[in-house]
Amino acid sequence: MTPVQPVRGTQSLLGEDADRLATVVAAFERVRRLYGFKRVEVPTIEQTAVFARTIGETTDVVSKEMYSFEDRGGESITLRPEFTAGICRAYISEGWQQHAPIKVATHGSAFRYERPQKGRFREFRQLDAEIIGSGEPQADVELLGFAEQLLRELKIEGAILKLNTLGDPETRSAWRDALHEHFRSRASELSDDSRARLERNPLRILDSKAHQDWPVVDSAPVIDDFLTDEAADFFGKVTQGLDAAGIHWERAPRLVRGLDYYRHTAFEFVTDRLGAQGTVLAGGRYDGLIESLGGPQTPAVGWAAGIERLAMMIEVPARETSRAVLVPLGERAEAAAQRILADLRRTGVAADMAYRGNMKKRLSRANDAGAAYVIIVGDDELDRGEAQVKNLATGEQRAVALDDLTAAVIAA
RNA sequence: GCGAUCGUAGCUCAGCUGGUUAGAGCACUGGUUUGUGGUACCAGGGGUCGCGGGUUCAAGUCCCGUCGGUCGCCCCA
Repeated sequence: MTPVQPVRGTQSLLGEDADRLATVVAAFERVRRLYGFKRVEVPTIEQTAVFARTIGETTDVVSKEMYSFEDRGGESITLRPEFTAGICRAYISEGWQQHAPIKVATHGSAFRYERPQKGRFREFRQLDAEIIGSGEPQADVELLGFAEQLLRELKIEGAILKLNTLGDPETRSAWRDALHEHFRSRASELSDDSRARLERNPLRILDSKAHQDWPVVDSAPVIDDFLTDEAADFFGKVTQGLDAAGIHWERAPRLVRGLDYYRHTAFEFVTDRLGAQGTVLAGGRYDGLIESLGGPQTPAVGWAAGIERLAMMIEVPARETSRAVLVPLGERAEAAAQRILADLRRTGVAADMAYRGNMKKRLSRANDAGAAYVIIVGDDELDRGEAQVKNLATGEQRAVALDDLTAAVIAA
């Protein structure tokens, strides 16, 4: 038996896989500033009620996927399964309301107790962007622009924006009732899974993967027939804004979102490159959420993206390399090399030192590290106040005065 | 929670219908080159065959259980 094992569904990454995640986060941070979203930090843990009340008691996320535990004070605490609820809690309890409307963004780990599979982990990382306190369709457009530009900068091809509206509360409940009626009348034609969804969450039958359900789904009532004038107008303004901004989208009239808090705009960027986990970034408008946490009626829109899923789709990131690697030979040389190394780093030159093994080994390590130069320091060189600088690409080597090392290594 | 599949060296894997000291490539260490890499050659270290039990004269190989990985269902980023 292995002495220690990682917790199921957690990851420990080194090298390319770790670099991929960092690349995604770096792009997110860059685009975030372009769109004027403020960086925020929120706790990894919240009182369980924060998630239970907002996400929906009947959703799988709340009913079976939360990492909840009782702390020593007897309080029920939950590891965040997403960011939105925690950010809204902070909006209320930290006085962020005074800055409304606010555009905020964050990223970090989230936790869901699920069976791991491709693109899905128990501890996973999300990017998150929210606009709180803004009920205008322009907010939806701006938020989608952020998402679209992020995916574009990550060079993720083939992720298409599927867009729908769930309407306002009246729309949604009228449509839901009609769907419920429709599916119930034809329950015998539905798959077992969908029959189970009938009472719990009839909307989800719409995106059932079972072929058996297709005919019933195709003939189901469509949201457009239930939209109030206001809801239709809002959606029209969102789509016009997207068109004006040059953001491509596809209408997905059967797109619904799993979490209870969504209203009006709902969207997903989907791909066929990640197996069963095609959704790479998703979100929507959640005008009722903050109220459900005891705050004032506050309109808001947001999205979340799976960092691991994005990381699987980007090109291999460029390797991080040192500009120069020092190879000291002998104790006196090691002390001198420490000095040179510190000087190089303080002047902004990425440098490293190979201090074990024979010379062949050390040069080999410098080569593996992708260094442009190797600086060889031995007693002979020290006595002359110089070091050997070798260009690993060309193989050429020359003596350079210790004082000129930084310049020699910076110069192309 | 359900289903399928896999689990042999640090990594990727081979090991045929059960049969002597379990192999390869890469990586690692040393050497060919007492201070010169990227190529090549030589040598070396490293394995309770996930774990537990069972069948058998004999189990890495068959059976059961268990833990873990992977992929799918549900659901979701």
